[in-house]
Amino acid sequence: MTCFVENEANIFKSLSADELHYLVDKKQQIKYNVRETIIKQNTSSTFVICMRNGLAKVFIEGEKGKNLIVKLIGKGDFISGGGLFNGNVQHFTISALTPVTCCLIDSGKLSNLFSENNNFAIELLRNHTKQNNYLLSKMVSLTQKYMPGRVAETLLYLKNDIYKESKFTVDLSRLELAEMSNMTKESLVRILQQFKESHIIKTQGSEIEIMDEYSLIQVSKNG
Amino acid sequence: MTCFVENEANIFKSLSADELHYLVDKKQQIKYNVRETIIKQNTSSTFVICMRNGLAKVFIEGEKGKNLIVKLIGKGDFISGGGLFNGNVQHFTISALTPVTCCLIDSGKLSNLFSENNNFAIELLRNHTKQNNYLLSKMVSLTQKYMPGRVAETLLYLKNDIYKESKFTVDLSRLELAEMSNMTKESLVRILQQFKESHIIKTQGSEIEIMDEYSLIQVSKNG
DNA sequence: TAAAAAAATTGATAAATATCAAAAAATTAG
DNA sequence: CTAATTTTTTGATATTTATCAATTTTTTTA
Repeated sequence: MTCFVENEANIFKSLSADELHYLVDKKQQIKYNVRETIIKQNTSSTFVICMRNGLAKVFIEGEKGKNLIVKLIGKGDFISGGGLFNGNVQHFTISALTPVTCCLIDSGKLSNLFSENNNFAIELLRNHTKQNNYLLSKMVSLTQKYMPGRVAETLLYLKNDIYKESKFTVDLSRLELAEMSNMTKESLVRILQQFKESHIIKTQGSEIEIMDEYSLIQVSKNG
Repeated sequence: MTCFVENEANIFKSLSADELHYLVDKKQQIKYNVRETIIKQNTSSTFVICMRNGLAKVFIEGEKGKNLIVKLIGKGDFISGGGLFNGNVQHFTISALTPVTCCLIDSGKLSNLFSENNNFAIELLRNHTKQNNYLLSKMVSLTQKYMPGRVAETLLYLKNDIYKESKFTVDLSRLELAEMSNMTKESLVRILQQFKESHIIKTQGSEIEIMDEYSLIQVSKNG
């Protein structure tokens, strides 16, 4: 089942081949172009998403057109839009940063598997618990850290969780990086500039290289 | 089973009397005094909590001694400390604002019920989904609203979700109200003062009365 | 109940961050 | 490939919010 990556974090690892088949109808593997919306906040839908390929941003559309990017999702990530077993209304928007292929899984099918496969329910709960903990720590850093600390965190997140290289080409604009770090694009640019002057990073357009990760970690712990 | 309130939000509503009995050993109903810690962040424990009586604060202990109160929990509320099916490490601290009685339920027992009771797993997931959505909206208001909007939100939360009266005696200090609203205690006091001058609220010590709820809602929507 | 400690309030000032405007650079469209 | 549009960057300034210090009020303790 090509949609499902083999890794420990994958919630589908507890399912048998038959059960996976039941979940995913091949025809529901959908492609999205860059900037297309995959899930739209405040609309109703009954599917959950498993990313097969590409990168997407998960964000909340706040008031006054201000977005808050909560996290990025890529290959193998599973996400429900906040409506799972809870009225089907999506609580955030997901849109493609690169071309995306993903599976849309009907959420009703999930619960049908619970009785035959106890572990699957546990995996789903674990997934939600992790998401919860992630949101808590994100909330703390967005509210208790100064701007340089938040930008450092964003850069480390991109390096460690998304691109897994010290040098990477971001698929996000400066505005989007700002929306991840809870500040204006102007402030983000100025802080990147500071980091460059301190030789912590190098940038050239959308290419970012982390030169001095140790310092970046220190800054992210809030200097 | 006295611990479980009859209300729609209760995750235990799907359990039979026998199943409830299995979950809760009467001897595990514990009492806590004001200011006592019920769950401590970063420690390991395998129980989840169902509140029987009293009021407690759920908060994250950030860096530099700065706390962020995420929410309050009272009668009938169920909460796991962020370690559920996820390593048992607690991701936040819960402490009593008033004398508290609660049940400590061993988390291992939860999963044992999944196979016999499909709906119970769904209820747990719904609970987590809701918590998730709550955190998302809290995150947005903490980051995108000015201080008066955040204080207005805190006051409305206390009125609508906790005390259910327009006039109430808060069990939180001014510092704790500030920790709920992500600001310093001085700022909180000043904003309460502004609200008093605009005749939106009246206060006398820890007694707060909401006089003009409409205005408060307007402010919370960010003026 | 008086003294001590803690919490709440007020004022003055400093620091962090946003806004607005303009210029430079990069992308996109024709 | 060039003009038009969008994005990024820089600078000057305004706003929001925190900090520090002092005072008043409330609560706790002996």
